[in-house]
Amino acid sequence: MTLTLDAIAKLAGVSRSTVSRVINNESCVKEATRLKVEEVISSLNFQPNIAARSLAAGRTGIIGLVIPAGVSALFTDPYFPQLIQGVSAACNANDHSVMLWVAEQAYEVRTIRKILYSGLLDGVIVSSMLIDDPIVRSLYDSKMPFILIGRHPSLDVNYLDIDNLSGGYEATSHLIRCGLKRIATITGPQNMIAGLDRYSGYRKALFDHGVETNDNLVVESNFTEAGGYTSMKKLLSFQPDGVFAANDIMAIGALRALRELGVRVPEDISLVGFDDAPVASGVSGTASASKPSIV
Amino acid sequence: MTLTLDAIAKLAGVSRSTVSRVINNESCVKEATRLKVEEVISSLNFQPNIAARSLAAGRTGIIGLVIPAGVSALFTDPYFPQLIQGVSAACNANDHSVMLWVAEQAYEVRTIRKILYSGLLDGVIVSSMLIDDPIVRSLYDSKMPFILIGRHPSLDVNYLDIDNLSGGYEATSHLIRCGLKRIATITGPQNMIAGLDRYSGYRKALFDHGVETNDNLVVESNFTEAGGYTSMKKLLSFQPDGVFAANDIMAIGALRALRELGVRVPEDISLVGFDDAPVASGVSGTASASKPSIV
DNA sequence: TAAATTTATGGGAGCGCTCCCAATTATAAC
DNA sequence: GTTATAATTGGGAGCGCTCCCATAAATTTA
Repeated sequence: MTLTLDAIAKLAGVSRSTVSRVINNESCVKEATRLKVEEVISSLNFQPNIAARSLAAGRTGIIGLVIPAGVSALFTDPYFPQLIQGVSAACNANDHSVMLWVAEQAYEVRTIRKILYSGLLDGVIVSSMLIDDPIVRSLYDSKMPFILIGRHPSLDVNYLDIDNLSGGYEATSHLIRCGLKRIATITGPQNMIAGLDRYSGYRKALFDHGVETNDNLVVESNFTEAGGYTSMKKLLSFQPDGVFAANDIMAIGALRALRELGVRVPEDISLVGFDDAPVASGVSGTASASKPSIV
Repeated sequence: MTLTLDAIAKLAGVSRSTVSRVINNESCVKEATRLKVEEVISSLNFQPNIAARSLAAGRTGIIGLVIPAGVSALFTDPYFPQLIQGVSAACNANDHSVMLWVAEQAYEVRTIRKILYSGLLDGVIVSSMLIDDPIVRSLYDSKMPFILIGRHPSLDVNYLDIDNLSGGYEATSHLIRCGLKRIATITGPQNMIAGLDRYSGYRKALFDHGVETNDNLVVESNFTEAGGYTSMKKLLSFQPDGVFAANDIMAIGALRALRELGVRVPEDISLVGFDDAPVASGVSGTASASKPSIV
């Protein structure tokens, strides 16, 4: 037999309404009554039924966190665990819960519908940074409150992002100021806004400093260590003297490639990363900051 | 105005009960009726309210996934993203949802109570591998169905685990068969069952092969890359000729330390890891398998 | 054709809570 | 002491669904 408000009420000698008031910390409850009720509640380990509360109140206290399954970096980039941990901590601190939606790349209609219309969620945080992600459009069309992590290229929605463009610009400018001439870049996926923006920053920096662009010095990769490694090897035949890797993980991969081939860093090639991955600080020869990390 | 079963029923010219039957895929619905109802449902994008369903039916279709926040490897070990992804995929495939609980190290009573008694969850998966984790005891005392990832040292509960002891045993035996004499180990935290068991396997292997143990050759670490790096440096002064690292991430850290100091692997020191981290396969000089990975 | 059986369908009850309004009690003002 | 006011408390209604039982329709059997 499960406990209910009525059961607690009877035991405390008050009404269901009063117990509800105590639980929801409403005013207008005499101190003595409150204490009596609280005592019964804690002695029985009572916890109000969330479904019933949701049904009656129209909100659940649950925040959805949508993460795309398709991104290969999911397993290697510490970004995701950090994101999850951060969201969780904030929700816990505010007496909310996190519902995780690791969504298949092509969200099925059913999934999106469930997220939006089942009444399960009070709001949604979307960390998909894919351009034209279908869920963004769906959220936009619904009345569900939501926020994007990473700006949206076209829709006017709430988002939270770092300045990827400036970051890419600064990182590249730094290499230019170092007097380097053949500055390459290992970009992120160009269907992700972060990949796009950091690359734009790179190009803008070259342009502003009057450095000619060279398509051979641009390799699109996928934000993974392995991607950085492979891309670096590709780049080497075009003899860059500096490389801007669009995230730290790829910078680490690139560094591995360079070491393997006996290329000295930073003597032969300078390497700049991006992000503030915990891993980076452990890799000797790599500095890391929330700004571009420079070797 | 939100859609309800009754609204759908009216539009389809049937009763609420019939709509419910269609949604829950029950038999005893005439094919024509079913089609009519399904058409209305999909044309309106109707999704039944989960709270109401939970309240009426007594189950929610939500599985809780409890992960400890305190483990330092959370951000670096790809184990967690993989776990999350796997659980999510299985839940999605079975029309369930995942609720994530990144629990503070000392779970507050409130959190545990909420997990257990709010009626929000149908069952719980606990990936805390800390020995004597309080939540295990609480789950054990409740009627909530749950399963542990990683065996429990004392309680008789359902769990899922790999054979850490045999793994450690095999890894170490391999090194012994290679003719090595001074076999060190970098263990996982000894308050985690995996750390404990792999270390036990190491010791059993030494014992069975008549190799003397040497406390100087044992360093307790924390399953992180940085931990492996530091531990390897500590070990070097005691001149091991083989090292069993209790996971691949630490093996990678150890490898980095060795390279930095110019120690050749495997000529000077042999290195064996454990796990099947995606990262491992990318690191040259490291083989990886679900069994111990050997260099 | 009638009765017995199976298949479909409808509607009441109730899950445990919040919200609202009414009733009661305590306190202040006259 | 009495009325006005504020502080408490109680209970009804209802959130949207599932479950159960009763009824209606279709099918089978005698």
